[in-house]
Amino acid sequence: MKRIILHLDMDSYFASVEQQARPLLRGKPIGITGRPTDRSIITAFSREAKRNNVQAGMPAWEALEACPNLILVPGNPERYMSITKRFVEILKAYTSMIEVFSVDEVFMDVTQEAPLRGGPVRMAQEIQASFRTHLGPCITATIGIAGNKAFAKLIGKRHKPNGIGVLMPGELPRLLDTTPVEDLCGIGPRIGARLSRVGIRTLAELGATPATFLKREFGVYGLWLHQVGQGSDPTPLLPYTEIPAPKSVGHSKSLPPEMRSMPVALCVLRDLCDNVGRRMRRLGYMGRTVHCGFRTGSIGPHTAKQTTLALPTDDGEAIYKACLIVLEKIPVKPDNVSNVSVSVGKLCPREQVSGFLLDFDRQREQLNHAVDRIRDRYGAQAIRLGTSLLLKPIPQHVGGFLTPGEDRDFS
DNA sequence: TCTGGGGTCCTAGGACCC
DNA sequence: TCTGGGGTCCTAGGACCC
Repeated sequence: MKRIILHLDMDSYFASVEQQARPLLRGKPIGITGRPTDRSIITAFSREAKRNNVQAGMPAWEALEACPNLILVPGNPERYMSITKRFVEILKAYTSMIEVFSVDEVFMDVTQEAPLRGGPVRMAQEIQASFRTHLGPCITATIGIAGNKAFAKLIGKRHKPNGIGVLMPGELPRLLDTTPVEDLCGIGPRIGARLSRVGIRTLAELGATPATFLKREFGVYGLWLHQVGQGSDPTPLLPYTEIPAPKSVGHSKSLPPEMRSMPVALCVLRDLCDNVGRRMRRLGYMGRTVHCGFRTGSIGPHTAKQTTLALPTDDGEAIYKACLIVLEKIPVKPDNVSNVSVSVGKLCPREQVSGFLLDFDRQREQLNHAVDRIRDRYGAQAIRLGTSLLLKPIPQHVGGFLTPGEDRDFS
């Protein structure tokens, strides 16, 4: 039976959520930033800002040049996550085959359910109406409908915002002929450039290229390219009920120019290791490989190395010590560190390995859990590492930023 | 002023073991 | 004594996604 796949993509998600929560922001150009400084970048923006040429990935100062009345709003990840949970709950009324692809995108397999609800378009209209009722008028979604994931996403993208795009079987040849390969989710700038060099610019040209050639050039990925070039994508949905275990837990941090020295970078790294450990404990995982990396200069390459521990850990101190071992492998210009990162991989559930811990590790474990409890109750700043007190606060940029205002509940 | 921060998957070479 | 094949683990790097 041919599948019916819906791809649902929230429109200007973070900005829409902020406009829904704060009526004063509605109808205005707003940009969501990572942190309140004009060196931050714009991670999302409202459609009013888009009309003023604000683009994704712009530094805040550049966005303010393009759109002087832009209101910068520091992002609120917990708020976005909670709305995501709410819209996924709404979608469960339509099918249980829902893949939560990211905080603002889901795939749904409605092959069974759509015929019982008057077809997939009718279903998509009902979903949009239900969002209006339960999430508010600012939070809208665009829905793409096709026989597989790749093309549901592709067709939806062409009907933003708040639209419904359907790929009818008869329209496939023309779509393949007219779609540049870079429009497909999965083909980034590097692969796009490599395809272009061998004369492949459209999906149809990709489909006409022998699978053996694509396999030789791109490995197993080449076989998938050949299939989407012919309009098919057998990738199955990964339902939310079968969420795979995390494979790694990590943090990274960019440093402003005045903080780019090795001693500062090590203090930041120590904090990051602590946060990674805390997240691992919260998730109930311990890990054995520690990856640590640095970027030097504003556009320098990111160099990362790794080491493997004899026993898994979830302790920030142990992760930091492993990082110091890793760092000996990396030649870093001491005064030009612009970004540090740490992540822990080879994860396993803590109950599987806690029996192997040494007495020393058990003492650390008790200490960590005590600190976790205090932070859960009184906030992350209630207990801080001595090293993190050496860090100066990140400079704040006042003009253009939203002052803390009244947040209204959703209704 | 000159780009965040969180991830996943694939490939390939080398070491080591049976 | 010499050689082969298969498998796993570790490490580094590249590419992609939102």
